[in-house]
Amino acid sequence: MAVRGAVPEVIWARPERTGRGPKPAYTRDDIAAAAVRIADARGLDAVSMRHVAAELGCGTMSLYNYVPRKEDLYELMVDAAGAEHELWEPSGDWRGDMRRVARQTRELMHRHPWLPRLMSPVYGFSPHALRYLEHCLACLDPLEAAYGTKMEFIAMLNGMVTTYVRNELDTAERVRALPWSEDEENAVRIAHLGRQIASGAYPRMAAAFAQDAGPIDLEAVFERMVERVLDAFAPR
Amino acid sequence: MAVRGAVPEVIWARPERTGRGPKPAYTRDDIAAAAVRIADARGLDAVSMRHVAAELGCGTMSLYNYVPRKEDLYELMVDAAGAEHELWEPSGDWRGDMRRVARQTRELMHRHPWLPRLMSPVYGFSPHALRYLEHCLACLDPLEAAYGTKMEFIAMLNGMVTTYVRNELDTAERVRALPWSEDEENAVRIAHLGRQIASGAYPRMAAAFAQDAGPIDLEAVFERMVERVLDAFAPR
DNA sequence: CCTGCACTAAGTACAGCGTACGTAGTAGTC
DNA sequence: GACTACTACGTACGCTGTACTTAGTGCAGG
Repeated sequence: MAVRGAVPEVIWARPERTGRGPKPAYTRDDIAAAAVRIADARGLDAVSMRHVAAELGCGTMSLYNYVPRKEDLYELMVDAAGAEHELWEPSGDWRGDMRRVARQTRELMHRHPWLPRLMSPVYGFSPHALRYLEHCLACLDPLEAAYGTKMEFIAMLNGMVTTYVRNELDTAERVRALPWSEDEENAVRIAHLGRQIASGAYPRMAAAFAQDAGPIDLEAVFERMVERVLDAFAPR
Repeated sequence: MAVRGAVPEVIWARPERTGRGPKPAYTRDDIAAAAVRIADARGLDAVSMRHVAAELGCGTMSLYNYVPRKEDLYELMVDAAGAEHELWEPSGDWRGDMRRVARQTRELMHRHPWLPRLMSPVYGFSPHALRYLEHCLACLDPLEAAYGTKMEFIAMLNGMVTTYVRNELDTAERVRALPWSEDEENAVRIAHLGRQIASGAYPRMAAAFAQDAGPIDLEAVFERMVERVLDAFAPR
């Protein structure tokens, strides 16, 4: 009998092909693409082993020959999305390059709204994640700082972008599991907030909302946030 | 027959007691505390309606009289954790106060390792979240800036702390679902990373790891990150 | 060449989940 | 005291991840 189930190993260290037996019907990329397709179309919660298998056109349990655990499927998805990162020759202007990195990451996450929810440091070992990290370091070559500082820079910028976009998209992703619509959800929450503010218990928040009435320009806020992170690591 | 299931309303707007019928056996706090106890002891994934009901000593479906949806249970948990935030009289030194806020939030998340995973802007309307936000604004009174800027400051600091602690604790929370131990997981991932670095495909990362050999001082990194955020919002 | 074995593929089954629904019992109101 | 809104709880359904079994395929060694 073959070794079954999960053994402690990273999916990337698992050889895709072992040489013996019939040729696998699908590649790892096929599986990742199918999962990404489902997540894009029907939300992350629709990504189940059964649905991915159905999308591929194979039996549910056959998937386990390629992906030992559901968790590994997520890891494949994150890496597949990471493949969409466009890498360029660093321009010599590290601020401009990093700004471009941040914007691109945000766009990527808008294209795949499930991505922020899956973002985790433990997926930072995937092939495309490593390529991406190396590219960021290359963009930071003109910056005079220790590698440790640069790593912290990249981590902070990435973290800020992820957190920001997550906040942008959170309700949109969550709302798929709600028994009512996103508009209803927002209306209900805003009405509740309004009642709380009006209670007078939170004077500064009341002032804040009075001062900044009207819709928020998410683009402008994002750009300001990125600039602040860049400032935080620029030599004084 | 009573109105059943979920209607579009925030849990906080739902009255805890309506007057008619038998007295409810549990308060909302009881339920939140039970869920938090389970999450602390056995991880977030152990927080199921069945387990929480069992912890309370009631039938599973009775829970739905108090908590219309699982999601609302999470919201109660986040608010219950937020109740542990200690609020103080602002000192007049906004940097000192915000540093203290950041450290306290981190400690809170270390006490409840499931908290970062549940952190979401949509939970920012809970009573203790509002209190916390008002307190942060009070701490920022000495800072000369528009309320909009202060809100962005608070969001960025909170986001940074959440992301950081999430990265600290992520594997620890995830590992409960893994079929092997955290040590094995780490060993496997580090071995893989080492192999990739050694391949020569990532020269800057190799240099970075060569330069910063040895364990990372998580406390020091955290303090540096906080300081950078404070710097980013300090007047020049 | 053939035999054997390592692998893939697929089906069945199980424990656990969130929760819709029906029923029984309780306590405040008229 | 009757009505009625409410609480409490059991059953049941469709979904999940995945352990295990069986059948079939194709490369490797003799």
